[in-house]
Amino acid sequence: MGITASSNRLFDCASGGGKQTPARSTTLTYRRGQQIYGEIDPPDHWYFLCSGAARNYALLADGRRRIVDFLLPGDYFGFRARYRSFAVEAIAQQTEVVRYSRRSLEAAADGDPWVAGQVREIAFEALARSQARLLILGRVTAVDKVGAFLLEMKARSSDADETTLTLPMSRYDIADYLAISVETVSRALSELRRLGVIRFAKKNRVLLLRRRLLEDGVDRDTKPVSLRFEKTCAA
Amino acid sequence: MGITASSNRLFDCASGGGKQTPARSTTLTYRRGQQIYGEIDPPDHWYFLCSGAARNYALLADGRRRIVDFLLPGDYFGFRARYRSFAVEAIAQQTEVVRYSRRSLEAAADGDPWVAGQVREIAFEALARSQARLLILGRVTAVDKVGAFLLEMKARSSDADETTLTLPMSRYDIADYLAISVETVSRALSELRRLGVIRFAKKNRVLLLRRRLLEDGVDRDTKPVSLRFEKTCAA
DNA sequence: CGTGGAATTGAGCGCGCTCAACGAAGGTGG
DNA sequence: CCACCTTCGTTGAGCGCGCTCAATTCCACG
Repeated sequence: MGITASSNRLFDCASGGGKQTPARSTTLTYRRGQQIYGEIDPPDHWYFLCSGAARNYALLADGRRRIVDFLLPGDYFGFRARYRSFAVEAIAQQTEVVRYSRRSLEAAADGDPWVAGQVREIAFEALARSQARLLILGRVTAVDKVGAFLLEMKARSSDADETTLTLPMSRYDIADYLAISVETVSRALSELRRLGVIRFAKKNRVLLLRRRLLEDGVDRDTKPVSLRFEKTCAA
Repeated sequence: MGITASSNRLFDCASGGGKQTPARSTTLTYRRGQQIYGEIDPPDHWYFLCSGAARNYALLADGRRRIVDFLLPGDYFGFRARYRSFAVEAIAQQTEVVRYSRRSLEAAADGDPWVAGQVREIAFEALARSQARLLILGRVTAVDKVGAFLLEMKARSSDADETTLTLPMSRYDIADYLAISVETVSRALSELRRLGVIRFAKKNRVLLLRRRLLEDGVDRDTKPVSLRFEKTCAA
């Protein structure tokens, strides 16, 4: 919960030149469910998430919600093209973000090529994340999708422990992220637990026991460790 | 076929400053199926597609292919983060791309803030495209996915006509793009034709007859115009 | 301790995948 | 020019996975 990312803040203290004006920034704190910006808000701010978590989502015509990105400590967000925009809401009870005026940040980038290069890297990183997610969504079965999701979250999480993974989002959020139903998410997690791939410490703390299986694609030919054994074990 | 985009080439002739070195560029022509760059190639070039079309894809562990982006005239591609990379192949018989050395292009961006800003815009544009595609993949039914795909292609196509859409890619490419099977793509297109939403001029030329239906989501409550009538009409 | 949302599990059904066959289109070599 | 072949595109039959509806349990609130 208390994971923060006060490092990595590129824009306040830019590099060598010294001629640039540091971008003006404001630190804001949101509670669970609060909106950081809306779909129709003009894209005149960029954001950096320090602690907590947030969801980047869109509401579809049929009322469904589609989450296109989870924002975790260390992530930048808010840079949007004009024609398509999303909204961002805090997930964690205590979500801290640094807000930059887009104008002043672009001025900083114009004044310092190093800052501009960092912005490029951030954008390319976000693009790579988005395209990697396309691969996850393209997985065939729900177990594969959820497994790949756990790996992605583990790769992005700040948990030091090799096997521990803390999920800041609800099952509903996971469902809207993977474009499957809540029930299927729950069933897939139970299936992974039954297969001995994961174990739950708490509701939202997962232990990755057999990571290799997740990476290779669980569905391929994974058999439960022992059907009789796991039943006695689960009790 | 002969659609080109020789405009919009930002990097050869940069703006006001004059101090920047124009990026070195090479124009290359590829035939259908030829690889422009591979998954393991170092990301030391950026590209601009002038004419034709290309697919940006990854091969999954199970042998499936996942297309994460179609490149059309006017699109830039090749900027990749390190940890995840894809390959790009030409689709059209005659695909022309301009290749820039990454080093010289970044030098040009460092020397000219306007160029750097354009690169930012291009990256944000690509990100928005990718996230919009996540929404398409999140659609429920195959008809909805294919319908949304047609709209996306129409929005990006160079066809001047309001209703005409030329698809440069095969059904297999569409299937790998939407993460559904070829047969389902074919069935969905036939269904849309049956509903009177589209019509085929040739195999790859589509007329969007009732665009509103596509935008609202075809599945909602669309009935065929007339079941008896369409059967006689199809003949 | 009571309450309401979150999470899990079950039953039944429909959509999309798989396997299969066939037709159409384009390319090659004789 | 035609015969041949490969690849692409379409359509059908059957089945399995995930969605929907529903009930129950779990947990975090006040």
